[in-house]
Amino acid sequence: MQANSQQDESRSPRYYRIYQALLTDIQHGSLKPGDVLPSEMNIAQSHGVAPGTARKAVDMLVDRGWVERQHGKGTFVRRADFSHSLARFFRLTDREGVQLHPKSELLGVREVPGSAKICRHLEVAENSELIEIERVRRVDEMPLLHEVIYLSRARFHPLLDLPPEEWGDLLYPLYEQVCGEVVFRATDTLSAGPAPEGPARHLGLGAGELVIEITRLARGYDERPLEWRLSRGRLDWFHYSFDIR
Amino acid sequence: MQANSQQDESRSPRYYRIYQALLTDIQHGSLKPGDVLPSEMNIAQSHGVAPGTARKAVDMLVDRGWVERQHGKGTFVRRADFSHSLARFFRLTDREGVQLHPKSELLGVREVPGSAKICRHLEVAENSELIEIERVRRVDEMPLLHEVIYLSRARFHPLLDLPPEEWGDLLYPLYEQVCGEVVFRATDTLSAGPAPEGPARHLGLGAGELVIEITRLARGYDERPLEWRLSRGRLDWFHYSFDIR
DNA sequence: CAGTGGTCTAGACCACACC
DNA sequence: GTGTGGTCTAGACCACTGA
Repeated sequence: MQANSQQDESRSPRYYRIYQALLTDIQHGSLKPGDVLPSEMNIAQSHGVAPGTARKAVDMLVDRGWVERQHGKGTFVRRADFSHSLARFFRLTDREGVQLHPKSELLGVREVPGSAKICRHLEVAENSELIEIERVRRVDEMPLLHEVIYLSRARFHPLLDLPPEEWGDLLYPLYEQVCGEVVFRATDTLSAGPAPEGPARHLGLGAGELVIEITRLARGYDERPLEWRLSRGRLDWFHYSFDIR
Repeated sequence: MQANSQQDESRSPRYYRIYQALLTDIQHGSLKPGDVLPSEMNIAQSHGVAPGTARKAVDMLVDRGWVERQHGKGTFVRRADFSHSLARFFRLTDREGVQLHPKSELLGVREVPGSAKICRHLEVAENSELIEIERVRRVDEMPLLHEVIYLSRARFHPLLDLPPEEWGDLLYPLYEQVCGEVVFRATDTLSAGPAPEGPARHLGLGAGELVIEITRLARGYDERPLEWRLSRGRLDWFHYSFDIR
């Protein structure tokens, strides 16, 4: 057996091209969250490579968080789970260290013309119709965060017809069930600044008091922006820790 | 050839045991930062496994940031580089987007008895003699951070004899050159709170004004705590962004 | 040139899930 | 049982580094 020329056509390794092909399938939606990938033997045969090469391509997808292996069952496209994302920033455990889950109170759902800044973030035309969602998230009735969320009306208009009592505590499952839009990843940006009057009141603060600001741009599997949000929280609850190097 | 029983003795795979053996060498100092690892063929032979298995062990070290491969030369134990770590938190670029490097002004180096909290973080006996370093870090003369740093006197006493003009802008290279202590990784924790009078003055603020607080616990290759520091910075310079999922 | 890591092959057997 | 992923072998050739 000879390892026949790894560099036929393109300059990249075979496993990398297979990785890209699978990733494209995921990003274009032919492989949806929850779907099973072809088996590694299958991938190897259909690409005409040895099993080890196909495996390495799948390894890359696993390392980068696109798929999950399940021994004996198969490899599946991951569904993102942001339900604990707030715990990154706030002390959300009770005295026994048990994880607490914030409740959401919906303050309003409005159709608004998009500002230049938000439209740019969402990569839609300026003044596009957007949906603005305002809510407060509480733990044990203590207000933790005030959030303003913007979505493209074109993609998310079914939310406008949803009665308030059907909005749960988490938006992303709603996006998926009601609008068929799936959030895969997000970029959070932390900053701090004075709170405008409305948000301050909901947080039990005076206007202009300093709050932590978390802006988030959430994206789908195809990397297109789906949601932009600005969350404001009390500094005295805030806390974030992570490793470097 | 048969794949003869992967599970002789312990239950873990061979590549994992090789990974652990190499990691132990790094953490115990028989492999120091900058040292070259044995070649993959070498590792394979000395552990009596196929090259691919040895390679997988090295892959794990690479993935976890312990070593770096250099094609054609070898695999080397990494030396951590924290010189850009502040850029994670503060806008440290000029108008052209060029990276700026903060200057450090040494305010004081003192021998102090360790408080209970700090001794616990450093994992030394309560009331152990510590070294306290106070400094201000500036960009373009603008004060960015006020820092208080604690080190074990037993390990770092050579710093006490170092004249102020020989302290550069970065402490970690100093630790290595003067004390032989190498920082490999650190945990940063973000919070916010009112600034005491001293730090506030150095930041150009009034006492009690809110500042961002970054506490850091830095560790060596053997995971033992080397340094604990509390940095306070102006909220209006603060900014942090990262991806989730 | 020899030595290193980078890619790849074509198999093997094991452990787990499901029928 | 079959089919999946998990580990492992014993080689091959390629690309890069440095003497």
